[in-house]
Amino acid sequence: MGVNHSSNPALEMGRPPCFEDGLNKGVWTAHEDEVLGNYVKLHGEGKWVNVAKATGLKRSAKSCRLRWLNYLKPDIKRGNIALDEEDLIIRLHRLLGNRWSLIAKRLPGRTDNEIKNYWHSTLKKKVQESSSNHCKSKKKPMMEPSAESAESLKMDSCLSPTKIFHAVEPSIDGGLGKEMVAEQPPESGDEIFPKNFASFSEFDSMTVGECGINGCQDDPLPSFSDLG
DNA sequence: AATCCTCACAACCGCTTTCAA
DNA sequence: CTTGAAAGCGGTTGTGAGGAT
Repeated sequence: MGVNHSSNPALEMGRPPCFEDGLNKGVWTAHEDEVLGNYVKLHGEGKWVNVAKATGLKRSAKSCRLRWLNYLKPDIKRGNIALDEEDLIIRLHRLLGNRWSLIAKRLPGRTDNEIKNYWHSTLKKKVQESSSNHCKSKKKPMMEPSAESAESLKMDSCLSPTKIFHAVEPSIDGGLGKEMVAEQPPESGDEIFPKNFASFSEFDSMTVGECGINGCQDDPLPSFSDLG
């Protein structure tokens, strides 16, 4: 399904431009992109309300932020998700569920929106197919990866997304992860596992081992300690 | 050739979290 | 400590492209 991103994808896909409540909605034009890009390069990210006002763009702050983060930012790479990236997304999704922003942080140049779209359009089916083939003989029915993760990670008040991120941080490499581990080491003293667990390894075995995070015990994810 | 269906993707919406006053 | 604004996040929608019938 090739979408030509080299011309102006905004004009070829997405919602039609419309003007409502004094604000433009829908696809961004090349001119709007240019104005926004120039402003952010000059003044930096953040203060999106100011961006919208100062540039004269009839766009909401949210819309400006989204456009910059997902498309205009210089280090964004679009399309052609490699196999190793795909594999990493699948593994991270098993661990984290639908926490796209956390997953995206492990894939340099990829945005949460892109990963989310890719998951829903492509990977979800792949994972479902492979897991149904793989687990046909298992007694335990497969769950949706996100539901499974939430279930096995005991997503309650004691385990915030941030904490999960820190727990995963040192262990995922998958080829891409090694450089990222060095890039953002967990802060010392930061709480990296829930208080209920006495140690990192206990949390590790609880989430990855005993609970069977991926539902297929014969195809387990590597544990934190294995990957470390 | 026309119509329908599915896919891929951009962007919006609403909720939650963070942070400054 | 409270509150309101801004930022961040995930879910969902709407659209065009292309394949199938």
